[in-house]
Amino acid sequence: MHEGQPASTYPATLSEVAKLARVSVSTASKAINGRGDVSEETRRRVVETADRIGFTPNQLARSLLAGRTGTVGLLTSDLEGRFVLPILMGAEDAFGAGQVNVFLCDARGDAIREQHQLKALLKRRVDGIIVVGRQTDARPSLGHSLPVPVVYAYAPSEDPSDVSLTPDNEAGGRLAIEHLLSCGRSRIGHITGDPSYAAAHDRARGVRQALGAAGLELRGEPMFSEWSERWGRDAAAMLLDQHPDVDAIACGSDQIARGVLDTLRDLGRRVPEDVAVIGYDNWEVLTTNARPELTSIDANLQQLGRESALALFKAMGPNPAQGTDGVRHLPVRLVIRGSTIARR
Amino acid sequence: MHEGQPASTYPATLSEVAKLARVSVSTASKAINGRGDVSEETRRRVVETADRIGFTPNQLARSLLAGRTGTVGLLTSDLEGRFVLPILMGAEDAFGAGQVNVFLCDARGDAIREQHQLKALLKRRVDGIIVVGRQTDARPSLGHSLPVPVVYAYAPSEDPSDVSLTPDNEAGGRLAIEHLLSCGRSRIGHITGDPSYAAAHDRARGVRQALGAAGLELRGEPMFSEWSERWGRDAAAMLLDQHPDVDAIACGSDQIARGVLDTLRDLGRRVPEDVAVIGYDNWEVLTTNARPELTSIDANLQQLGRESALALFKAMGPNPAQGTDGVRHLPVRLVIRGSTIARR
DNA sequence: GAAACCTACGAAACCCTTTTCGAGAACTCT
DNA sequence: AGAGTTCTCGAAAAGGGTTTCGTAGGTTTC
Repeated sequence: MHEGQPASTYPATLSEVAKLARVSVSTASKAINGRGDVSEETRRRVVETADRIGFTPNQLARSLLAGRTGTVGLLTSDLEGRFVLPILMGAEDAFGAGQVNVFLCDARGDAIREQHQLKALLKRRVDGIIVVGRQTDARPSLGHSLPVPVVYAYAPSEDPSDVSLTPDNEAGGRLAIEHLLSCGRSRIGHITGDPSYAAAHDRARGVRQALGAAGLELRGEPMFSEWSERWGRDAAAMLLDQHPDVDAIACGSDQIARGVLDTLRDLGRRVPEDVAVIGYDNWEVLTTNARPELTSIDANLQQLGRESALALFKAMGPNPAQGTDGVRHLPVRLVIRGSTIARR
Repeated sequence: MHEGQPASTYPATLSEVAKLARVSVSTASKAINGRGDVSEETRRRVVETADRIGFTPNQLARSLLAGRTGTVGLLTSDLEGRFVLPILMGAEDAFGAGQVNVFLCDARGDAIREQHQLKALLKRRVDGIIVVGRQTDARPSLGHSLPVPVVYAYAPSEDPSDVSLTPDNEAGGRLAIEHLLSCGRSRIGHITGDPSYAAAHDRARGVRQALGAAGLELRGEPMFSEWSERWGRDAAAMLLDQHPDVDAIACGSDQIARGVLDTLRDLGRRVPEDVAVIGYDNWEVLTTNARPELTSIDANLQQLGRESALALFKAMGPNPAQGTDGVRHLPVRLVIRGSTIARR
């Protein structure tokens, strides 16, 4: 039973190729990499031999010599969170096209574990690190004594001299309100999530700004509690009880918005005719399945991942970090669906 | 401006440590790794020096020599899919404790890209590969000519001589029905998703088996269409129209179940008193926010990830693959909530 | 005081590839 | 025919660490 390729034994080395092709190792190397002076005939012979025995250059040896590995570490504090995934995709995307591979490390939100993972990444000589947090609250810096550049995505670093990229939640809040205003609404309430999240306050601030700019005021105070449908249902009931005249509700998350929609339906209010509803996050499984489909704010997380990768690339390059430090707030995007504008 | 640690330049090498500690490289190596004969005094001096200049052993050099890198490739065909994530976590978990790091590669469901990523992983001399698919349908094998062991997770390989791990959807279908039966239900309908998915048919088969074993029949045929709330709503309306006496509905996904719940509520049927509803996947954001909370089948994906990692470990070890080939169907789990049993 | 033995350390080989530089061969030119 | 070019190729070093083996020095034993 002999298959075409040898199994369970690692690919041949360059010296084996060289021996079989009856040339020196150096010539074999040059032939395969298309460098140096090698006659066409020799090159052909070497490449043929390499193909025949399934030669795969050992990237370790190459990296050792080059001083760069072409790998980056993706250090996330919480894989479970649904925000890291699109970021991860974007980063993988931006790198993947080239020669860079990604080490994925999940620290489970544990600082000790994170230090452990960091050490492991440095031992493996990654060329750079992206740190992805689960919330937009600022997180401790990894410090500046690291031998590789670091970019913080989603959760910015507390240290302003680090490079951080995070979605612009304030602009998101404004965008939501501006959309509701442009739909002719003016009696607007705001139901949002856990007050321990910076995102909740940032978005609420944006909401207030946009209302203020239009000379309007929020109906009641922003309602904080938790990021759940249940809270959305309960809060909507309270809001409508205290302010029966609201014609729009801006929500801090799509889950909350789903709960709000439920309550409105139970109370016989039509959406969007009587009350317009807008969510946040554009979590497709929630927005496109809602009745009616839910208008929402999309944080462009995949784009954020790509930008993070690009920023890291830049920092890894020859002339790194020329004033690109600090927190960059990336623009968010409005996705309009049936919960704010009636279908024709 | 001189910080404690040198920045932007890679950690010192062993020879620098050796020079500063006035010993040879070999002695330094032995001192740091606790091997060989080194006097206590010398060891202390070397370790101290290493700490002082922030020496970090170069894993590349080590791997090159050892012939093993302590890395594995995680080749997923679709990062977006929500099933790969827990699997990935489980695998990361099982490896992370040790010295193994994970290369994450997303092939975007593209076979060409997959081959590309595979080549890259082999160049990097990973010790093994886990292939994670997005559906439970069988996928083409990567072949047996690879120099490293491969384990297929979620989507099994078409080749029965590969090692595959996938959730037992048939058992899941049975489990759902057995639970409904034990709740005293007997007039059961089945609404499920896209008929091009093996998962839909496997679960439907399990449903039929369990009903048959109890001497019962399904109310109507299993209803296939798509994995969405919308379909759940529409299908429930149809089912109740044709079989007004159903006292339980087994759903092919939590999304479908959410839609079913909506329709039941609209039609004034009480859940679970009049009709019990069970979902599938145990997607927490959907199940715990439903009214009432949704009973569901959990595929234990994180466990599946861990098992995959373990299987790979075994295959990477000294005596690999002794009859562990083939598709292993991992057990699923029932999670009971208010949609099948009334809260006290 | 010589033989036997330990201990602590260092020299060198090895892992695999790339790159530099030098050497021989073939060829051209005068 | 000798000098100068141009090609083609190989020897050797480098990259950073581990491991084997040899050796110098000191200690014990008879």
